[in-house]
Amino acid sequence: MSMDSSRSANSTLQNSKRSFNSNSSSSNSYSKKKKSNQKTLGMAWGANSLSSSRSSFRSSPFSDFGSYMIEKNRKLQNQFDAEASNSSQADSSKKPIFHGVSIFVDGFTVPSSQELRQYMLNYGGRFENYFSRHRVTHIICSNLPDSKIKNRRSFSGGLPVVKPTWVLDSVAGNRLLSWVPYQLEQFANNQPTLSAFFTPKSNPADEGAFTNAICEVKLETDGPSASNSEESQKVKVVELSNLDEDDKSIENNGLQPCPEQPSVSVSSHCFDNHSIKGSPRSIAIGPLKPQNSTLGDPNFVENYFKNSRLHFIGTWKNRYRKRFPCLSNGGMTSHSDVLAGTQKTSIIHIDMDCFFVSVVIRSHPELYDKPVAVCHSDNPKGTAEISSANYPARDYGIRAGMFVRDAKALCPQLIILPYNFEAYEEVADQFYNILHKHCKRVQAVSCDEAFLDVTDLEGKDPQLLASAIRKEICKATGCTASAGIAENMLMARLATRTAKPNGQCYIHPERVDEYLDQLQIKALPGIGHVLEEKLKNKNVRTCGQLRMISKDSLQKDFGIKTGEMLWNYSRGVDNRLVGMIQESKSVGAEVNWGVRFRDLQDTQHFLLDLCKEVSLRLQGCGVQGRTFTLKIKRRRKDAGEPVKYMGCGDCENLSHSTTVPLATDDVEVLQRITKQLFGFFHIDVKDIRGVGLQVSRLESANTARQVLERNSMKSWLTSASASSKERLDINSIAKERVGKDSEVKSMAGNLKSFHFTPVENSVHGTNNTSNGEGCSNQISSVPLLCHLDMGVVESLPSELLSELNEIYGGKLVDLIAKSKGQSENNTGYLCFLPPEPSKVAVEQAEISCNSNPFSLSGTAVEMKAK
DNA sequence: ATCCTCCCCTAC
DNA sequence: TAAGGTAGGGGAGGAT
Ligand SMILES: Nc1ccn([C@H]2C[C@H](O)[C@@H](COP(=O)(O)OP(=O)(O)OP(=O)(O)O)O2)c(=O)n1
Ligand SMILES: [Mg+2]
Ligand SMILES: [Mg+2]
Repeated sequence: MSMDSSRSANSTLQNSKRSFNSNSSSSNSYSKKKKSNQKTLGMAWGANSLSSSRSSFRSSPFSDFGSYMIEKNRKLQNQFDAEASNSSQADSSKKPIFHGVSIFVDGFTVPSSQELRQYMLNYGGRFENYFSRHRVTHIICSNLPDSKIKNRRSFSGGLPVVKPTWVLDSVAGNRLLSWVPYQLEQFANNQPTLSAFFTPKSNPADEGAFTNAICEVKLETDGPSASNSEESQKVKVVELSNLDEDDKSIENNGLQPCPEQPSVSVSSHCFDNHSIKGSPRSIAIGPLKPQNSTLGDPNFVENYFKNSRLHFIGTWKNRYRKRFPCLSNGGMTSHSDVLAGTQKTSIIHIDMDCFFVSVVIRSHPELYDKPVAVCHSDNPKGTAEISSANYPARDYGIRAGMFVRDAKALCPQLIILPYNFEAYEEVADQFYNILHKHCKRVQAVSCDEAFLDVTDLEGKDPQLLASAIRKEICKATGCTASAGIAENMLMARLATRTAKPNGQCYIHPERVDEYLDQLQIKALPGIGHVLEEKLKNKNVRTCGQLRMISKDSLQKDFGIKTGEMLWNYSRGVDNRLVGMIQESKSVGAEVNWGVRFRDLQDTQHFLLDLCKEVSLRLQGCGVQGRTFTLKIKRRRKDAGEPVKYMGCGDCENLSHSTTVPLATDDVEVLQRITKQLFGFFHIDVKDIRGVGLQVSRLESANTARQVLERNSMKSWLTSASASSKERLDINSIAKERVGKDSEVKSMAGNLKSFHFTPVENSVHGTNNTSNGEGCSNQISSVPLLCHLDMGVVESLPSELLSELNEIYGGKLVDLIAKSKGQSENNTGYLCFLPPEPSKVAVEQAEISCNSNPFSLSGTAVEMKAK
């Protein structure tokens, strides 16, 4: 079991997909203010779900352990409650300095391996892609100086945690984190809980001391599904046996009671469990259709994007491109002239302070010193995510990406305000107008953040300039910005972190080493939690330590580029140039929230909406694409309902792509390609938790049209006078596809974008459509069967062949058989059909017949009669 | 060597 | 309730 667990956890560790990092503890210490009414000194996570594992160990001979555990837990619970009330009395007379940081753990396999344990130690943020399924996690307490901790204990489900590991971790600035990893035991009502105590060393009256500080946090796990309970018992057994052996020693030390905050653990419990309460043994999901999902809302995609903050910031750059088209490409790509000279470069990085919050509270000065966050929901039990928190709120440990219920737990008086995307857009415009006014070389990073290359502005002191710009921004927008000034983009960016909030910071080139030496590697842009962890395993935590590793070694471990980046950044070296904005390389849309399908029809409807969306975006950008990638998030086998309401939970990420010969932005073509890509997944639609469509190999729409006209179907495929070069093209394209499963279908799917012209030999007549642009006229024709070049036909990939065969009513197969002189050759290509031949074949036939009966045949058409 | 696909990682 | 998107960089490993 433990082997299995750790292996799977390790692999998920590698598979991490998404991370919402809070701006982890920047080095600035904005506020040393005490929070007068922060009562909670401790944290306890309560998780509600049973879990399952992939282990083949299914039957449980230990079924009576359940009641045993429950009894034991109750007893301990009561003890704990008694003492908890005492300590809370003591607390109320103190000025607590502890600010908790909430951690979300979606559950993960029981971590018996050292590696996994290590991995857990230092993570804040969301883990669900790392640790699936089970319920081991840790507690993090910030601003809890280890020097003041006399004693630490942790409890799981009212029992002492098995072999807890306590780690002291210092973070940039003067902040200390105490990490409390633990193994969590589930207990009564499927509500595993975890608590940790910190007993102070110093005199409680001391400034900064804490009394019986208790971290109270909630453990998040993917919810239970009744079908999991069998396996979960196995987990119980394993942990229980461990517990037994640890129990005595800990009990000898004397137990402390473990206070539960019912509101906390109950909340997550209600959320995840309600659906299975009625029928604990049945497959979970009830008939209820959540209103806000693909099931409840036929207009889901549109509504979803309208409300998604990540969609807003993710699409902002394209809007910026449109608004300032002259700045977005070409012209100002670099300033190698300056580099060539001896002049020292001078870069300013500027970033709005807690942007989303600043914008919505600018007309409410009374809120400036109150903790405020922007979030869709104010529900203190909810799983809505904090988008941005102002600096007073950050003192409580509140961070972007955190669930609102955890933010509220950290700071009950936290004020939640709704989004105002229009206002963000406006302020961003003002922001960039001001930047462009002061500097020609502006590289937009995001709606609230940009680099300026002010090297050329020799007359001006960069620091004064930054100050002037910040002032102007503040005056124009009512929001503050911070700036970093340095010799390169890297250092300027780091300087901004130091400067925040509402400040600026210049890092002199000579002080770079000094600045970096103690800096945590996580602070370097490009080092996220995965790289951080890998480096930590090598005992590297600061840039100074990172510098001790040779470039060769780094490149060997992390790859050529990444290794070089690490080597350079740890030395403050950054050769990027401001203003190098290339034309976009890909356009896509994805939805990983609220995605639930009952049947294929739901799915197809959603895919169509997605295609429409992507098509519009392509047209909006004036590009067309040739490579299409469909991404699917599939619920892991043993993952229950996600912790996050309507979330995707713990998923495998799958993708298939295909490349077509001619770029397109046509929604019908997209739809067809998408349908075919979808067929590759062979997935139960009920397991789909997320879908995305991405288009790459982009060409300007204008260019694409020219190509289209030049390579009309006629000249390409059927004209007797077609040049050998053109014919070579199509041949090589066809050949390219041979044997490449994932590309095969694209040929069929893309052909609508070809320019068809009537051919004298056309069999089925013509299909002439015009979209009014003159360039996309489509006149299709299918050549007579006897005109096909069998050599080319046979070289076609199987799927294409089968689709083509549909168009010819199945006669193509016969023809091939004849041409090969083989009687039994049908099987030869039938075996290439996708694993679900019936479905796929039907669908493809539909496509061919309904949308453009001749689109496919066009390819084959050019295969002239031999 | 260079490309391609299928991912993973990162940042906002 | 709640809206976990988007795009670029890059690595592993296979095909050519
Ligand atoms: N996980 C995240 C990160 C950011 N944002 C949004 C809200 C932020 O206001 C905006 C800008 O991101 P920043 O990283 O610049 O964060 P802030 O501006 O909020 O704070 P800071 O003062 O640290 O820049 O992007 C978000 O919605 N979710
Ligand atoms: Mg900002
Ligand atoms: Mg920013």
